[in-house]
Amino acid sequence: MGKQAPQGFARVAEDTLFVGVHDRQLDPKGRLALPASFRPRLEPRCFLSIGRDKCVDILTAEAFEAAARESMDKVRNGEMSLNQQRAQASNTFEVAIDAQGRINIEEKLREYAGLTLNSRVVVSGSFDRVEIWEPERHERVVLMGIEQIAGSGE
Amino acid sequence: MGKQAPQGFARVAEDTLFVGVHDRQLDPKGRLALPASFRPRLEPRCFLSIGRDKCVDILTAEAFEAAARESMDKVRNGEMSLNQQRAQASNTFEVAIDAQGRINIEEKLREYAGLTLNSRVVVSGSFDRVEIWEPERHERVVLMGIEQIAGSGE
DNA sequence: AAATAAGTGGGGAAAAGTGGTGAAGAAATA
DNA sequence: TATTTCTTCACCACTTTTCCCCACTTATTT
Repeated sequence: MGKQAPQGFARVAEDTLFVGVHDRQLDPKGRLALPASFRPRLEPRCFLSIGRDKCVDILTAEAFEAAARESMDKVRNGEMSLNQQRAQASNTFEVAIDAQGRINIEEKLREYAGLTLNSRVVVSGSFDRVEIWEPERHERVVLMGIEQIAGSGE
Repeated sequence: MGKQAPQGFARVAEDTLFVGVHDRQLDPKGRLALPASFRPRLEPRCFLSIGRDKCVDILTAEAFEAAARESMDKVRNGEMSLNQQRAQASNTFEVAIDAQGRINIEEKLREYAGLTLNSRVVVSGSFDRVEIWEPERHERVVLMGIEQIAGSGE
């Protein structure tokens, strides 16, 4: 197959950073088909976790390990509470990617991000990570971001 | 997946991080089925101990040894009382994992963590160890952590 | 418009979780 | 000391859930 740059985003960045938004259907079993362009960096397994502002983060194995070590260090230094580490660890799930490029999203994570079975979700590149959003919530945060960019210039 | 942790002095095993929450039934005999994904790192035997904030810790043999050495050092440095060491040692139990992947939780530990026979418990990964919780207590602790992580409004 | 790749849904096989039963060992009592 | 009783541990079997594979639909490219 040919390399495909979704929505006309730069091919160069695509190899290292996650960009672009993708609408997807969350099937009745809680499965989500990853955008094909994201798969190579996430296979064969990746980590799902609670993200900021109520979304679900998808992390590469490398990014997860780095984040986990950082958390453990912070707990040791007293910069982070043990409960935060517990919340992070217990809301992180190692998931495999199936032959169709799909992952399973645990009920806990769906609940946290307001994702419902059998409905649309937004899969959004966010440079170093991928985020899964409930569509309306995603639209809201993006709008807020746009307003902040526009407002900062006046 | 789980490679063997290198021998030596790593405070935290690098490739063996426990993540995810799992609901389990504590059967009438005090048996608990470990999450299948945790077993390879805990077999053939592991150590149970009293954990912080009234939970039960499950430690790999390697992690237990490291923790024991750390305690002995702290006692030597005066950072920990001998009575604390005694309490820790006398409340640690080496347990075997049966053919069904289950462990036995001693009455002492159940009492400490508020676990009752024939009821639900939460088995939770916490990166370098596994914790067993009374469900309501766990929910409380994790919610506190999530609020600190999610932070932002809504 | 055809062909190819991506996304979606469902069914079957395998594994995980749970409860129960029986055997073996320890303790207690006569 | 022998017998009984209680406890503990290990094995066995059933139920439920999960995962994997196959097939269909939709979208995109040439």
